[in-house]
Amino acid sequence: MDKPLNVRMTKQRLAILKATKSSKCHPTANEVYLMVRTKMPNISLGTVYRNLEVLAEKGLIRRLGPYDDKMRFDGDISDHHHVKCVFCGRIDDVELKEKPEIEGSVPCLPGYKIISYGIEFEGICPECQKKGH
Amino acid sequence: MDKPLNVRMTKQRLAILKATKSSKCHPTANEVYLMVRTKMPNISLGTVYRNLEVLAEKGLIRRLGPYDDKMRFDGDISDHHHVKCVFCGRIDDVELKEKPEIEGSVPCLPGYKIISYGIEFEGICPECQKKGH
DNA sequence: ATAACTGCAAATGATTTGCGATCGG
DNA sequence: CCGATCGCAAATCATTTGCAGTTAT
Repeated sequence: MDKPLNVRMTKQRLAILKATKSSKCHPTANEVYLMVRTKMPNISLGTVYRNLEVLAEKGLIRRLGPYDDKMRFDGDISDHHHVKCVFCGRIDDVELKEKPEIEGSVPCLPGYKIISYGIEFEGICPECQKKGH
Repeated sequence: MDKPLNVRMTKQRLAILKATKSSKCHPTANEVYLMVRTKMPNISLGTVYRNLEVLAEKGLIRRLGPYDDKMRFDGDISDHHHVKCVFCGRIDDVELKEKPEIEGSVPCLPGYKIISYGIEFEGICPECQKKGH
């Protein structure tokens, strides 16, 4: 009833998708905006927000967080988790050696049907460790 | 330099702590405000925010989320996780039968020193299942 | 042709903050 | 006493939205 029936590939949407896919730092909406703006100076921040929403809805990118009040986006759709550095705030990827046995160890849910779960890590990044943290 | 040296137990702070502890629904700041207001009609929302911050900092309560743009608070400090119903948005507790083997299966961190991790579940609550979801 | 999309600018809404008055230790 | 805290109101800031003009299909 409320989703668009046809999704069009506008040049703005394509640019936003490519910028997000090419970024390795899990950008915020504003960071995507700044990236796209270098090639398309008239694009508006509202358009970036609307397209990131559509692209995430279509499964072409992933929404992360919010971290520190800001939503982030990831062009990498593969199954992986994330760590946030508590000092500098950067987000990095985490590949688990083996999928932890979550399903089997969740019997105490109060009648919920589980759809998904995510593991969020917090830690200190290599750079901040060097700086004495 | 920036944390208060002495923490005073004002009647507002105590009321906020008790309200949060007695609530079983992981209230938002505004919900805590409404609860406390019934006993202390002149309390301000700003005071609630400031005190929830202090109480969480001191480890007397836990900050959750944000879920749907709103931070939530939990008077239960014990080690447990949470499920969010994707339809009605309520948050329930999850007790894992056994602590999943996370530590041993995280070798691929890019040099991070891990401080903590959390598991966030999404699912459909019993009530929403009954309603056909 | 026409519904989806855009840029712009204003609105929203949770949270934060400055300030002068008040209170706890 | 005096610095921590309060109530109030205004400010902040990420995100959303209304609208009139534009574009993809």
